[in-house]
Amino acid sequence: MSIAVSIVEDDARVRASLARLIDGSSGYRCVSNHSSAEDALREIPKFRPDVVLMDINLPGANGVECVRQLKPQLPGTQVIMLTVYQNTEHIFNALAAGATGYMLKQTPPPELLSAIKEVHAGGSPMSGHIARKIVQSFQHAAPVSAEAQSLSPREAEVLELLAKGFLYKEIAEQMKVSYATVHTHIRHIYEKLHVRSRTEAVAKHLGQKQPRHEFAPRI
Amino acid sequence: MSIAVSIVEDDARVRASLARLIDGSSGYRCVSNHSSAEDALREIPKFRPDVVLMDINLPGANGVECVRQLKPQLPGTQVIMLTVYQNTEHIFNALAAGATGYMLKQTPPPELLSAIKEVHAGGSPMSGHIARKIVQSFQHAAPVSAEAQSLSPREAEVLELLAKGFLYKEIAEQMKVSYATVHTHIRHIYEKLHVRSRTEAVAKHLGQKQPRHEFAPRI
DNA sequence: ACCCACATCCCCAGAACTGGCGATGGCAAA
DNA sequence: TTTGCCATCGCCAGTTCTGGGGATGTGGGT
Repeated sequence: MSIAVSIVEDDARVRASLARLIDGSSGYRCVSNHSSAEDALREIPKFRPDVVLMDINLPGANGVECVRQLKPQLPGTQVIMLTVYQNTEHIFNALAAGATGYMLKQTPPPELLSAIKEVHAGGSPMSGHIARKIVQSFQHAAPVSAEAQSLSPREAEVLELLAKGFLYKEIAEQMKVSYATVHTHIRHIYEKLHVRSRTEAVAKHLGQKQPRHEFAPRI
Repeated sequence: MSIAVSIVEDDARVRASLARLIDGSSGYRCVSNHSSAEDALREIPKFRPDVVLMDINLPGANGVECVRQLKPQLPGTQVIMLTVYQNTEHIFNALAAGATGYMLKQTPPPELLSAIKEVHAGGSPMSGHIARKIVQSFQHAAPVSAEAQSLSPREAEVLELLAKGFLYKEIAEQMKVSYATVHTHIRHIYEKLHVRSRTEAVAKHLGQKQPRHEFAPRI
């Protein structure tokens, strides 16, 4: 069975040429196309396409918002953003809204077709530089500090449990050591991390483990 | 100029066949190969390859650690993890450590070659399902829990300070209220969040702000 | 052989936290 | 107006942490 594709794109010429590309390729069929987010939201659920190609820059509501509202209705449908925007803001917002692929409009037709195939097969096609930007968002992750490194294995284990809110005696039980030992480990952890309380230690610990995507839009 | 590739892989047969693949393809050359992280760390900087193919499962130190130490020395070198591990833990750690690509070992040779080319061209090649997992990490948009929502403004303020490790009395000073008030706020916070200690509350709080590995940008 | 980090255990005292019991006033919704 | 939440304040008892002081034994280096 061919892959059913819907197109959301306001430029009529681009829309038509995309439709032609898809309908003209075996294994693909274009089931609908839409020139606005409103139309897409109203019509696409009826067609239940496998894949949606979505422009970001639409008149009225934008494509990202459109994806956000469409996706819950069609969880099985994969959305590929197809746009000229390369800035991280747009990329991350689109992915967070539920898009699974992100291709630039300059993508040559054969690659676009294989992107459609790929997203349908469970992948996440992205143009090269887009992928790189996404990967980089993981790299500003807090480098495990020298401080944290210096924790002994046992100490790290204690800190892990500390972070989960266990009491000293609960930690002692779980680690099968005495309360006194836990106490000693914790004193050493505090010294090494230069903190004076459990909470500071945990904050430091979580701050390392849970790097934040620096783009994360503030509420 | 062909792309210079180094290989880090403990299995001699796999290593040899990768080297053969690379050296046998025009546009690529294998400049070195290494069977351990230690060897790789010592030798690779001398070769300054364009791309490193790195196994995760190495004897002694693991590949992720190896990338973490190698990358600062060779910022221009792109590392592709080449592994059997598909779990998010490994993927995210590898990317955070500085890898720019993540391919499964089952990848067919032609795709591996184009992955090398892609990473060298500024992209981030990833096996389909890997890419999807990465994208999904953006999608579990932290549905700011009802619990956290129910905190009153003042309580949220206290929690914020609590998370920074301040003592009750320090919080009292900063908020210009009495110790007793802070105490009351905190009791309410605990009730609402269903926790029994400062640390649990903070963990919950940080867990929302900086969601775990399935990190999610908040919208 | 010596030192050092690690892991394990112990005691103690003071500080900080937790969780009850209150109370007052304001403000907003039912 | 009554009910509810919020913010503010208080007391008290018990528990838990924090930070000192030890101690022992193991194992790796020098």
